[in-house]
Amino acid sequence: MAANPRRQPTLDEVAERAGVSRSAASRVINNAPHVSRATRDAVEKAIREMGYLPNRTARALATQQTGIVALAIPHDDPELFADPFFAQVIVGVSTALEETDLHLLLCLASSGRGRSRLTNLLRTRGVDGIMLIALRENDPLPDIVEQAGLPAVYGGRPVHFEPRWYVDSDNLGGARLATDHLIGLGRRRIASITGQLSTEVGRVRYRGYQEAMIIAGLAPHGTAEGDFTEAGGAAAMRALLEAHPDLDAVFAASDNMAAGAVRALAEAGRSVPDEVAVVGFDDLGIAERTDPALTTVHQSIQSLGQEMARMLVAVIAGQEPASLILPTRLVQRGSA
Amino acid sequence: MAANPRRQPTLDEVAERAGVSRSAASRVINNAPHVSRATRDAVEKAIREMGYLPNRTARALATQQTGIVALAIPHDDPELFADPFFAQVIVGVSTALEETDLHLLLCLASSGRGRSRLTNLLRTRGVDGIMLIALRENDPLPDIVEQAGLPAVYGGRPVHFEPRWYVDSDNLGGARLATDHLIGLGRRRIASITGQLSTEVGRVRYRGYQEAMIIAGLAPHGTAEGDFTEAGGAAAMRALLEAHPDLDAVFAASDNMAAGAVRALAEAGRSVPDEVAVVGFDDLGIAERTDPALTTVHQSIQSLGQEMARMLVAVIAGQEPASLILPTRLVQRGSA
DNA sequence: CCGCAAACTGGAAGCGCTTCCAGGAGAGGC
DNA sequence: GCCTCTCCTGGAAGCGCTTCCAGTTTGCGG
Repeated sequence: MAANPRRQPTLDEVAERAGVSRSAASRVINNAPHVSRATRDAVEKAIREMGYLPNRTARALATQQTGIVALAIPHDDPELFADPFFAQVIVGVSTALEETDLHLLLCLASSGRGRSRLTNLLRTRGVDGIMLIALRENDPLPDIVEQAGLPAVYGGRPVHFEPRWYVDSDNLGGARLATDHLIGLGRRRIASITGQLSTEVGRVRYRGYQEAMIIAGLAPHGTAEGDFTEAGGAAAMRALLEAHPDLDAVFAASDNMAAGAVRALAEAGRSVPDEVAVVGFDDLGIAERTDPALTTVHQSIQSLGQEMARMLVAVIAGQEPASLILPTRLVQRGSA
Repeated sequence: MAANPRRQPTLDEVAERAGVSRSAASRVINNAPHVSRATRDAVEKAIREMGYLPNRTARALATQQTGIVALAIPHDDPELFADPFFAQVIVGVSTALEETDLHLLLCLASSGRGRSRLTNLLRTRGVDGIMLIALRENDPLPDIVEQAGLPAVYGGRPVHFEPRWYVDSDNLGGARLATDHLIGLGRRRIASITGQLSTEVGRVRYRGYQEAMIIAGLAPHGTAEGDFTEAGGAAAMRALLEAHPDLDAVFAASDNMAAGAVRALAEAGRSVPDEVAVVGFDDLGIAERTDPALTTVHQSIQSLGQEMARMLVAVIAGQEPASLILPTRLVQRGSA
């Protein structure tokens, strides 16, 4: 290991050098009131000369604030994290935190061990707050967070309760937008490929589709449950073609599934968009790489991350920010 | 905010309840020697009854260990982080750390502010160690890390120095593998699309190509510098076709660039692999989504992350692990 | 039954910082 | 010139844990 790099000076040493008490020095560092000009100058000079930096841990112990917030992404399958969705969230959170003094602790709790580590982290007040995302139904995390009395912001709404603070995309509006677009194109036999209906987002996007259909006086023309993956979308599409060979449009609740649907349609010899129009949801890159490129509902995951972080910062600061629902918009490409 | 969730009990309270001194209780918690059976039992009982959990921060202050390690990903462009490469690293690191008591702090230092926050974090000993990845030439980070005397493990080797501890993929061997494969296919006019030659990986993969060509007694048949992106690969391919219309194979130093090359070849009316064979490098998903799917050199980025984390843990524990170069292997698909 | 080593115990001193509080100094008003 | 009010200041008490050390107890051989 490298030679001990000359131990960092402590506040005591700074105070001594500046010829003031430790408390005075502390006040200078924290920009607290009741510091005379002379004291401030002396301390600042000493700090500069000694290259002093306050010790994080000591400060954390005294203030009961760690300066760290967690982003928890529970998942059973490490592969799932490869979804660009999470990268976007992280980028958003990270850029927002860069404006603050908070650092980001990333918790990919997969195994039981990972989850208990997370639980422990929260209970031992290892972080000042937490952002939770992609929670599955019946996840015990919210309870633990609640019990620890930790500021928490949710990304998307969990299934069985509405958190005090959350940021969500307008999934309902987006799904309606998508369906309306298909209707506006003159399509009438519109099917839907849903995500897992055990997830809130799966349900809500499906509901948006239903509502749009009902408002237009149309009956849903086939529904198949996928799992947000491409393979699942392809399978769902095949099932739909089987049951409703005459469908002329499909709303898929994610681009991955839409991509699978497009592939399945091609394999079945149906042309997209002429015979069957397809609209997806997410617009996270893959939508541009299918052939034809996907018409889809755009949501800004980066903004979602950013807003989550900002909201958490506000909550930690004792404010009471309002939860947020971020707009979605239709992006027209080739598939519809 | 939720009602104060009954302040966590402290070690003093546990000790009092167990009828022993605080030091005895501490010894029990840390499995230190010199604890009688009776004492241990009493303390453990008290801990159980009171739901005691040691306070992280206090322990950190006393032991001078935070229980947190950082993963630093300096980058100028937030979009760059969307590369699945990083997700893989994170998954690897994260799964390895799950076996330990360490948590992961993610630093996406982009702006100047982000970098100075990171510097500050290191200097104030906010973490026990750091993993650095995707460093650009002349990045000041290594110096800062060195100066802070912090255990550090590098992912890939930076350009101008060989770190004490690193994990790298066998880029040289992989590039040779790829080129040899093209040669084995009977191709003789083999061009190369390189990454930025200002990066170590860009250089090394190019060197591998050169070495393989030289060993086979062939002359490089055109070289164009790309930037590891699809657009860059396409542009490079166009330049190569212009300069060497008779080329019959291309080794691209990344799948992104290979995908761009395949696209450019298609646009130029050349068939892949019949007229021009293409081999990429990375095998991070995109390789399977091109048409034809890419023959490429597989490297396990997840393993890279895992090994980095393990190595860092060892270094922190005072061991002297050996640096690691992880094997690569050729994956045959349709493009060569 | 004694003496000594080994095993255990609790007191106390940290780790480095924040913050409360009582007291001191300076300024301003009469 | 004295008194009060305001602004500063440093001492001291934490924050919750680890760890050194000196003292006490226990156990065992002689």
